[in-house]
Amino acid sequence: MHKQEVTIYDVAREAKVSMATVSRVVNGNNNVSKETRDRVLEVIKRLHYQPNAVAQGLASKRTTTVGLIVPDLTNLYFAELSKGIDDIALLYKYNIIITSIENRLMKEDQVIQSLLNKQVDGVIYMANRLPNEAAEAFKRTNTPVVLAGTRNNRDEFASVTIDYKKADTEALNLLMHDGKKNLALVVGDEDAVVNGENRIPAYNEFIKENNLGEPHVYTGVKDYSDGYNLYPQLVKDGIDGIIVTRDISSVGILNSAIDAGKKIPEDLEIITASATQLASVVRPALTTIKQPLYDMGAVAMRMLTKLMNNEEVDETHIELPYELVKKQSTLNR
Amino acid sequence: MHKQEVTIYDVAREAKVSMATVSRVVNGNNNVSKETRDRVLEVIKRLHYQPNAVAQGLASKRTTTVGLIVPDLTNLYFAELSKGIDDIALLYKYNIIITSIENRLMKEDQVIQSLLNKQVDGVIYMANRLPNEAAEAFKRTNTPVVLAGTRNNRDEFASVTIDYKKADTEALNLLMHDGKKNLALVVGDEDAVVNGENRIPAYNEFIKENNLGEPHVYTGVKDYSDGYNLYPQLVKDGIDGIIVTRDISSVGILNSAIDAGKKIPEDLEIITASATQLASVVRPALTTIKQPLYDMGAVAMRMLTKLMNNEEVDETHIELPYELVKKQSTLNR
DNA sequence: GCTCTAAGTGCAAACGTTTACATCTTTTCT
DNA sequence: AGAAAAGATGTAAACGTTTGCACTTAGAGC
Repeated sequence: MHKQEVTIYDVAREAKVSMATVSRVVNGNNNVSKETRDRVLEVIKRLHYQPNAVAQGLASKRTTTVGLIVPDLTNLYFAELSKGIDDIALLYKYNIIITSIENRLMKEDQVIQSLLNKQVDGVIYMANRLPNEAAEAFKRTNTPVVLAGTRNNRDEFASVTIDYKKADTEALNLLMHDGKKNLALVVGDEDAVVNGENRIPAYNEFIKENNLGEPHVYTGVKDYSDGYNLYPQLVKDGIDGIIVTRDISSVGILNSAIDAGKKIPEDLEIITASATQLASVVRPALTTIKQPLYDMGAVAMRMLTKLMNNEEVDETHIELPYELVKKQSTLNR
Repeated sequence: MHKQEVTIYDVAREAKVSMATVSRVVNGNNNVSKETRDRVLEVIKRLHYQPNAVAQGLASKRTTTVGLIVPDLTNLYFAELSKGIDDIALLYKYNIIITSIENRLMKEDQVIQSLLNKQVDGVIYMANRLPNEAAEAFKRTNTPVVLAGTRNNRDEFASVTIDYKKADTEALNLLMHDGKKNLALVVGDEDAVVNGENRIPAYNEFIKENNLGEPHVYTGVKDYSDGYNLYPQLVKDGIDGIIVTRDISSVGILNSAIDAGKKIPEDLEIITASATQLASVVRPALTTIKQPLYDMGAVAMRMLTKLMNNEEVDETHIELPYELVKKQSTLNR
């Protein structure tokens, strides 16, 4: 990068005002007379002046940039959340620095630290767990954080989610009322807070309360082939109804069953807990717990803008409504 | 944001050296004695000092940040490209500012300008067209640009692609040799350079050279429902083999055909030109022109790092190998 | 006509780094 | 032993803004 070609100084000189006045014009401060403003604007246009956001950031201590921490860019669940975030960010003129943390070249807290060093004004966090070092770094720099589609162990940070327990219970009820006796839960990360503190407990309670025998929780089922390969085990365990947290895994299970000549939903009912494009595009289409992903992202970002402006936020743990959408992977009745 | 709690000054004072020395330690400059270095490092650790990247950016004129311009975050094609970019960016310690431009709140060149104002060291551009104002802004600020998975009308900018013409011709050949007589091309954006200058001409030439009658190019087929709704028209036009640029549209067509009781590939052969997860997950799985999306992203980012360092770049228009992967949506022979 | 207020503007000090240059030591070479 | 080279450190000027404060001017109120 070279030295900047045209700076606020050049504009000031050309418009015969001080740089302070140019700055005021640029920032829409109204303590500038109409004539001066017009003259400055004309010069800005003529010289193609564009303010240097880095210098602005240093001087004003606001970068109008937010950090986005996401496990995996190619996971549609996060992509749809991100889209909601992105739209609201654009509306409020924030830029987004995105970092995915599934890549293990760097540890989570290093990634976060590098984001904080960039002086982001706030962070939206979508990963499963928030390491302690990271939480401390956030507090130390006083950077607001909102968790989107995930939750912190001790609810220390603002969050936007759905009511996972209620959703899962409702889904399990659906399976039970369809006459299924052997219900299982298939999750990706066992140590994800949402799973560990919401989904798995909700499942266990449900099984116990309804005397459905031994609980079956399958963990570490993260992608298509994990799901595909899990299916034989499900058969062996006599499972006839499942809730799967990741829809790519659901599809793996679905295809595995079909390839084995089984009937969905007759032999196995499947409900997927994250309804992306994928779930509605496969055949049979998957019955889903439909999370309002776009809205969750949008609400999270909107909340973050408030936190960044030190505005009052009435509720920092927002639960958005979900919907249980029946498609073809459960019996239609 | 508050004033930074601990700065390079504090470290300097505490370690009894000048800030220049601290800076040298931080930046790994080796003109520092072992003892001094250790002392400084100890203080850095003790005070939790973290360099302010904004100040670094202003002083050094390098932000170690690159801009990523993408039409739509939830399109797996771009997500997979982005993943390749992201991994290499991490490797070279660049952060990524991502901006999607499908949202029409802001015009393309405004988005780009806002990125340039942030003083990104380089840009990877994945959108279909590069407006002139944007091209000029890039040149004015001397910011290197690499196009990934797309191309500029006049090849003014570095790019990483596959050989679209060759790939499409090969795919059309496959359809023709399967005995299909009425081949069509289904594209999203007609004015995308890749379509306008590569795919459509390749298709038209092929039809002409092989005396396959009237060409059928369907444009503006961008999403699932566009594809779904297009199918009846294909039937009406007697189409029996298609190449579809977007795989989400392919899936729409596929499902529409199946819902209409047709057989794929017997009644209609489908080849999709962007092989994401989606194409392999539906049944029948789609035959694809498999672009090495991850690698394309990675190569683009690697090239950008060279351009940003003013290193020699031997070839600025890289074509990576593709693969025609036969699955179930074409006849198996 | 005089004081007071407000609007419009400029001055200059921040913001937290990097880096060219200068200075002082120490080592190496003859 | 003396000169030259190399190594270690410090000084201070950038980088391009924002912003608190001070100043000027002009109109309002009396």
